[in-house]
Formats: sequence, structure tokens, C-alpha cells
Amino acid sequence: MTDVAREVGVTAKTVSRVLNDDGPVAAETRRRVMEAVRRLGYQPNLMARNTRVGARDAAIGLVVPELGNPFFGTVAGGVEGAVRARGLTLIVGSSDETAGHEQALIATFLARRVSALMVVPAADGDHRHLRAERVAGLPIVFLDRPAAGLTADCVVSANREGARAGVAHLIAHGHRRIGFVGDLPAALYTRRERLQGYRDALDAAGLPFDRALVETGHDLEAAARATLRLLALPDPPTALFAGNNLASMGAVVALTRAGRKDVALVGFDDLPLAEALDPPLTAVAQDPAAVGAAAAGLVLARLDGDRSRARRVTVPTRLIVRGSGELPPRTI
Amino acid sequence: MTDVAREVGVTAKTVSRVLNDDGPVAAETRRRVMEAVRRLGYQPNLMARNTRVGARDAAIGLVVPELGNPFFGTVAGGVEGAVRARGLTLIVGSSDETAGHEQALIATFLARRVSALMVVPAADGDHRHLRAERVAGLPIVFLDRPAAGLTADCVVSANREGARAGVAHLIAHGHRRIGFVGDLPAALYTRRERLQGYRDALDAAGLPFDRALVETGHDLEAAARATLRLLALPDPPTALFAGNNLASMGAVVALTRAGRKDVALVGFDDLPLAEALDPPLTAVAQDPAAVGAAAAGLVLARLDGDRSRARRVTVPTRLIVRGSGELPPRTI
DNA sequence: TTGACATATGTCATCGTTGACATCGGCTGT
DNA sequence: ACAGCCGATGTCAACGATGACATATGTCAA
Repeated sequence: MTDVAREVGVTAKTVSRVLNDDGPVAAETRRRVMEAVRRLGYQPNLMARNTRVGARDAAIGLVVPELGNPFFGTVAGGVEGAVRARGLTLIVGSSDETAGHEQALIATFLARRVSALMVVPAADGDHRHLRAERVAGLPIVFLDRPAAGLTADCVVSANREGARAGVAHLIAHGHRRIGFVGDLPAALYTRRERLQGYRDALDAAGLPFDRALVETGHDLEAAARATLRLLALPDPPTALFAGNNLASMGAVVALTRAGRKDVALVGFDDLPLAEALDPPLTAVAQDPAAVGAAAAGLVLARLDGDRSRARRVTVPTRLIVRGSGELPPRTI
Repeated sequence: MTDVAREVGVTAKTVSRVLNDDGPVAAETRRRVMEAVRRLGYQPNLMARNTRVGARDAAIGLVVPELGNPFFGTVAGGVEGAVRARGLTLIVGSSDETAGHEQALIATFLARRVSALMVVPAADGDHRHLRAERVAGLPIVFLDRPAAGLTADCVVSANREGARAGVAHLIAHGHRRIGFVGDLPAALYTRRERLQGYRDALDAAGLPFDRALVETGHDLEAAARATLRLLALPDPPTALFAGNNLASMGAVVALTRAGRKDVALVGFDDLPLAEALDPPLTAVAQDPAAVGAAAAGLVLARLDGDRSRARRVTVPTRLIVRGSGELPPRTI
């Protein structure tokens, strides 16, 4: 910046004024500064700008469990769009679903003095350590899953209600033994909520809850094995409810491998190829981009000075009926 | 930091020494400093650290076209793993496949003084403006697609060879009219390479190249429409080659909707549900995580002082035979 | 005993940028 | 014609951290 100033014959302060549209600058000076900036290829140093007291970086930190999972990718995309419109930069990091990595990422984001923090908490995360930051006024919003040990803004899908609707759909088609293929770990918020929705639907229909019908797998192959275990039970389910996108894919793959096109299936989370499957997959569709956008909206409101108390936003889900959920129960 | 120092009764410099393991510090002082750090919840300000001349931020900037596309998500995951092991932070931004957004992102990364830049270039990007940075020694690596107008490190998949193998597979099963469903825009590097591989295979078999058999769509639905256009030709193809993951999904969806299980299909890029489709999808599998990891490896080598000239790394692809590519040609 | 050296800590300046305040002409209104 | 003001620019300090160099205390060999 000093170089640019020297080139034009003014002080760094004047250059700063030009670049920030701050204070009066003669049109001619402005022109010459701009020209020198271009000629020298000068780029302001954002790091230095932010050393001044209390200054915050024009970046927002987002922590997701896995970058490779399209669900979180789409969430991040939703956040990015909303945030970019405000001239803020989104910094994304992946916690690998590990509390340790999550804390490390949050620490580097804080050290960078991001102006807000958005977190999809790892299953075993703990966010009490963020209380001080929250009190200090840093906007913190949790996505997809609420914070552990901290009252904070939060945007989640209608997990319980969505799962209830999906399972009720199976019950309405005559099923009485319905398997649940869920996420690992069992303590994961989304899994607990969806399992609760599953139980709600059973209760409403007067059906018993059978712990043996709940199986678990944390990736596609594990979910496929979980599905096969359910099918191998002495009194197997005639329908399955899959608790997330990987579980859905695992269940589809397992049913295909086992040649069991007669088992009804409803998945939580829609899949791009849902309609191309045989039978086409009935799904409880989430709207991950909307979750991201809603969270970004909350953050921006907080940045604009909204000091109201922590809010929880629930993004609705939608049951998409395609065929796999309407198969009649068939005893083997 | 001054607060911590005052608390312990030393200078900021001593605290700095403790935190950076730099220079000799008495064990007792170190202990008291650490304790004060913990008690006050002090966190070093990374921004300030980087104001000193030539200092670089311990972050690497990664630009991808779309966060929501699982291909790029997986690439980013591969990068992140390799980079984290070195204590570097990965900053990801999405260019929305737009040259303007891409430039803006790169500019903010540079302003943040990232220690390296990794870019999946937007289709219409231009990277001449990065020449100065490259000369100045900033490691810059391009992923999935090479830079435009700049000689730089680059990691790509074996697009041409992979496509050739996929199309040759269809030819080996008797197909003579093979449609190509590709990406938009036509200028996109990966599309050009894969189309070239398609032509290579035709040439090798002495088959003519028919421009009418090349169709295009930039998302799943557009690819589905492109597929239907091919099937509606007067002399339609008996097999299809899809040029990327979205095109594959679009083709699968279109064939399903049209009830055309007799059309052979090979997709570039494997899909998680490939084996659950009917017929199961034969695919040329890329290894996106390996692309990311290889690029990260290049960056780390450059950071370690490797000044050799720009390298191009090609990550091999693998043909996975499952059924859809082995259907015999059937005239309608 | 002394000087050479190591250890432990402090002092000062600096990075690039921007707030707070100062300066210096010229213009306006009376 | 002069006070008062505004526009244009400059001066200075400060942000938080760390390199370069200085100082103070202790240790040991000659």
C-alpha cells in the first residue's frame, strides 16, 4: 500500500480512503490511485486489516462432518449462496465426524476471527466451550443437529415428523412389522429423532415396538449388512424404513443383492436416482439447501444486530410416493 | 497475549516463546504461562501473526465449481485429509462454475495470504492473472481440469483413455451406433477429452463419427432430455456413453422413464447405486479422493521447497463391468 | 578470579492497515 | 473582509505477534 502511495505521491491513508470509499477524495487523486493499484497489481492484505481491536474477518466458518457426503455438500452450497450475496466469504472445513477434529477446526476459525460460526456438530461433540464466544456476541448457528450443552440458534429438518409420516405410510399399506435401518452412532441426534418418529407411528397404530427390528450401519456397506440381518430374522419385517441417505442406499443395494423386490421400503432423504430404481424409491425428502439457506439467514440477521434469544428453525420434509413404499406386505 | 503476560508477571515475548516452543524458557515459567492461558481462555490471533513481511497463513485455499456435486465433495475430502496431517487448514469456496466468482474467490484467498492455492477451474476461467503469484513462488495446483493460459501443476483423471476403454467395451459387445451424452459447456476440458476418447474408440474400430449422436445436458434433467433426443433419432443408437456422473444419472432416468431396458449404457464416473440399477450400471470409475490426495501431495512438495518445473499427474480410471454395458445391440 | 558461555528474559521495531485528530486552502455568507 | 466551514489530505498511534538484539544471572574452566 505504501508502494502505491509513493507511486502516486500521496500517503497510505489516502490510498486506504480510495479503496474503502471512506472520506472525501478528489476525483483526480482517486483515478491515479486506482491506476497505480492496477499497474502494481496491489492487493490489500486482509489479515492486517483485521488486527485492529475487535475487528472481525469478513469470513464465516462452516464445519461439516464430511465433505464427501452430498447431503452436507448441498447444505454448504445453500449457505454459500446466501452468504456470498452479502460479500462474505465462506470457509468450510470437515470434522470427519470427530469431536477432536471439530474442536480443532473451530479453534482455527476463532483464531482467524471469523465473523460467525456455523456448525454441523459431530455426533460426540460438546459445545460448552463456545459459551464465552456466544456471550461475547459471536453469531453461532448449528445446522442439521443441535448443539450439545449450549443454547444457540439451530436449523434442523422435521426429522421426527418426517419419519412418522414415512412409517405411517407403510402402516397404511398394511405393514405391521417394519424394520428400521439407522445411522451410527445411536446417540446421533438425527437418528434418535427419526427413531422416535418411527415409534410415534407404531404407537399411533397400536403396533408394538420390537427392538430386534432396529439395525444400524454407518456407511453404505454396513447399512446393507444391517438390512440383510433384518431379513434373516425368524420373524422378518415386510417393510423397511431407512434413517438417512446412506442407509437408504444400503437398503436398496441389499434388497437388490438378495433379489427381494417384495420388501417395501421408505427412505429418509431423497436420492437422485430414486425414480430409476425397481421399484422406484418412496422417500421422505429433506431440503438440504433450504437448511443451509435458513441457517445463513439466521447468521446474517445476527450480524445485523438481532439480539433476540436463540431460535430453532425446523425445515419441513415431504413424502414423495413412488412405489417402493406401496408394496403390500408379503409373508415369506 | 499481553493479558496473559501481565497475569504471570512476564512479557508478551515470553508468552510467545512458550506458545511457539521457541527459545529457552524455564520449566516453571512455562507451566505458569500455560496455566494462565488456559484460565483466561486465551487464543492466539492468527491474523496478527501473519502481518509480518512475507508471512503466509497456515491455510490452503481450494476452489471447486460446486460444493453440492459429490464428485467435488469427495475431491475436497481427499485434499483435506492430506493437508490436515500437516497442520494446515483447508479453506474451500465454490465458484458456481463461473469465471467471475472464481476470480473473486481466488482474490480473497490471495488477500488472506494463503500458503497455496488449489483450483478446479470453472469452464470459462482464465488463469493468466496468476502468473505473477506463481513466479513469486506461491504453489498453485489445478485439479480435474488444467489451467487456462498458465503453465502450472495439474492433476487430472485419465479422461481420454477411460472414455476410450468404455466405448471400446460397447463396441466389443457388438454396438456400432453409440450415443454420447456429455456435459455443458462443450468447451469444458473433461468433456473434450472424453469425447476425444469416444472418437478414438470409434476410429480404432473403423466406425464413423456421427455428430448427430452427440448430445448435451448440464444437469440430470437436461441429460435425461438429451438422452431422449438421441433415442428419438431416425437411426437411433443401440448404446450410450455418458460423459460424467450427472449425465449417467440422467441417462439412467431417461431410459427408465422410456422403459428402454434394452439400450446399453456405460457411464463415466461410478455411482453409489450402480449395482442396484436394472440393469446394473457398467461404469468407468474415477477416483476423486485420489485426485485430491495427489494434488495435495504436489502442494506439500512445493511447500517443502520443490522448485522443479510444472508437473501433470494423471490418475487412472477403472472399468467396472456390471451388465448395462454388455447388453447386445437391438434394433427397434 | 575472571572471562567465556549458556540460559532466561526483556526491549524495541515492524508487519499493513485504519481510526482519531490535525492541517491547510478555498469558498460562503454576512 | 473575516469567521466559519468543508473538502482534501496528512500525521500518528495502535492492533497482536514475533524477529533481532540486548541484558541479566548463573556455571564452569583456566
